[in-house]
Amino acid sequence: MRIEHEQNAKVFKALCDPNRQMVIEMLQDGEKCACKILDELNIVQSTLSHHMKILCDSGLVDSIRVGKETHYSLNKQGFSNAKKILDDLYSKVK
Amino acid sequence: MRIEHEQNAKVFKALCDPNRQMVIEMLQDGEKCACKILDELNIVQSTLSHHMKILCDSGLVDSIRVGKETHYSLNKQGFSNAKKILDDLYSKVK
DNA sequence: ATAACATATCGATGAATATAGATAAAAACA
DNA sequence: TGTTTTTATCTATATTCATCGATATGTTAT
Repeated sequence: MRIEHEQNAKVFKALCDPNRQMVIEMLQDGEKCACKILDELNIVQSTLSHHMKILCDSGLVDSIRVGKETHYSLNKQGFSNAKKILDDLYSKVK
Repeated sequence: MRIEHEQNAKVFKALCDPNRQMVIEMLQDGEKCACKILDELNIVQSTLSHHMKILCDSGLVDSIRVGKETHYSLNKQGFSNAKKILDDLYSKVK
């Protein structure tokens, strides 16, 4: 797998799980801690942690430690990057 | 899984396989038949057929029968739709 | 120090997916 | 009609991924 394909895949894989899509929607309201997100999903804490790692690794989500909590927020550049990937995939079409 | 999540997932799942990414890149040059695409990938014919089905179901790719060949091409609206999904996921951010 | 709370990591398991081989179906042609 | 070519479908299998329970790590408060 070419490196760019691997990178692109990271972003799109992050986007294709329904729980992760819901997390992104929740974060539209602004920064949220894991426990708040967990409240609204039917998954256990370790599963959420797994999903948040995938979202952060994709560049779509940022995390910061605030005391004993981890706060998550959407990363604007991550989404711009995702759109750029899509543009690049289509733009050259003849 | 909400219906829109399922639909979004279809598009993103289509995009996160390296072979499918390569197919999309090949189709930037214009319509191609399956056998031409197959030439450039290290997979067997049945596997390609599987991938092409996923790409068509996602709306990103169109297919038409031309004699005994199936010709594939990128669908502009499919890509616009994908970008719209990304926009909607980010646009409401405060 | 230790207890309580929040999150991350680890190991196991079931479900989804990519892959291949075999076969079927559809079209062109001898 | 039968043969060849191209693509799709079917079945089986190996890998990837989501999920959970258990445990570890890190932070705050007592």
